[in-house]
Amino acid sequence: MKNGVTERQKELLQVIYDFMTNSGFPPTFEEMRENLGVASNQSVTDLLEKLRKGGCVKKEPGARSIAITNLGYQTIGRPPLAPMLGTTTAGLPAEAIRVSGEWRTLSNEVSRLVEEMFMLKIAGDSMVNAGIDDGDAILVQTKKEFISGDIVYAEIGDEGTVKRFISEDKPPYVYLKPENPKYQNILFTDETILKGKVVSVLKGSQWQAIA
Amino acid sequence: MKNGVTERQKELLQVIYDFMTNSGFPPTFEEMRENLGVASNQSVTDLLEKLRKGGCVKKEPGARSIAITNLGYQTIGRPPLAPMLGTTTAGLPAEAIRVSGEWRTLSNEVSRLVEEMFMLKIAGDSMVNAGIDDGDAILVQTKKEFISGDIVYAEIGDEGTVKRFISEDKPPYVYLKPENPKYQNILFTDETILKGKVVSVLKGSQWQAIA
DNA sequence: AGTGTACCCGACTATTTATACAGGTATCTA
DNA sequence: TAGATACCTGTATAAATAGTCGGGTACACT
Repeated sequence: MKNGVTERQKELLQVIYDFMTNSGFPPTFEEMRENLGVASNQSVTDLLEKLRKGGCVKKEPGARSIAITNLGYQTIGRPPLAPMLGTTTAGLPAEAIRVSGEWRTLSNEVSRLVEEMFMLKIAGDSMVNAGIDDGDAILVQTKKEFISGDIVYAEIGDEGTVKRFISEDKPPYVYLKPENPKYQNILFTDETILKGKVVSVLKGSQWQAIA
Repeated sequence: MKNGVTERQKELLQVIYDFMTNSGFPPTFEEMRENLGVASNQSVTDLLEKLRKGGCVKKEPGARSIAITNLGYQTIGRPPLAPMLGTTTAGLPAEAIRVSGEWRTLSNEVSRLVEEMFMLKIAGDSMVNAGIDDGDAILVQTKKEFISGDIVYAEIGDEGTVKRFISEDKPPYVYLKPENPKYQNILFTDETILKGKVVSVLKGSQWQAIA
């Protein structure tokens, strides 16, 4: 294995993850040594250095100063976190989305940002029948392929919107469908770009932005 | 202030939270001392002991061995985490929900459990038009009051289900409405208990249970 | 006036913890 | 077969860090 993370390194990563899950803080070398089942903490030093070089953990000098990076979480298949980009509309596509400085967190690990995901605040009611209400936030995973039925975030020209993506073999074939009957379907044009799939909906009252 | 957490203690709690957010691991006494703006680490020791007695932090001997408890997160207004209770059905109310040992995490902080929330896996398709599909998980906040339109988790006798709660001034007045037209509304009976409101939907592929 | 409490200072010590040193074995590859 | 690499052992030492001692101030309450 030339460029990847070895099994043993993954095991250490998992040990660190498990310890943090149970304790809320990172393990010492001694604790890692024990949970990994080796006799010398030099073994841990070696493996940890590999993980550090591989970008899976960050390490600062001092006791218990390990943090798992985004890549590290991916390596052991843990969910990532997303930055809050701005506010979109679930009604008629009217407002453009632009990046804002605001962040949302599902936890205290802002560092677990991945480029492939972002979060948006919802304004409007066109997706209210899809469980997405005004004031909610959505987590969007950028994708290149979509299947009919996906709830997507799309940009039409300069405007962003959230709709259900429908592709079927009868007219109108391919379109964006609001889940609120008071809005109409939106047919695809040259300007319609599907940016990503909505993978999570956070109801407004339950989540707070970090100042 | 007899029984509560003082402002100064909250400030320390916030310092710890901020540090963990930025670093991924807890601060040392020295780092807390500095960020709190005091000259002696004894000041930190005192405040931290108060927080510990107040149940806002857990502390183990050794370096950087502090973890913020659920109560602590609440104290500074951060979102909580929920335990995974079991699997429910979004179809006909057919399967009972019972506690299982499985946990879900939005992060690595299982300790941030709050009694007032729990998480369920969805089985069935009766809420598919509400953006909740088979295999998703939902975050439920237990409540005593509901307003029409809330997506709720209800128990009917021994069975659990997820539906939209509707209360209106025309027949059938109060009922549970599946968002999938192939299922019928469920009228309230003596056995219908609304357990809580669905505050978040996690699409199945994005989140993993901890083994 | 006395007592308790929250918060603070400064210096010292004990302990935890990381890190360095000096190797060994097995596996793969040139 | 020599060299590189991943992983490991065991011991020692340096550094980081927590914890302790002995106070002080201000404020509220009785």
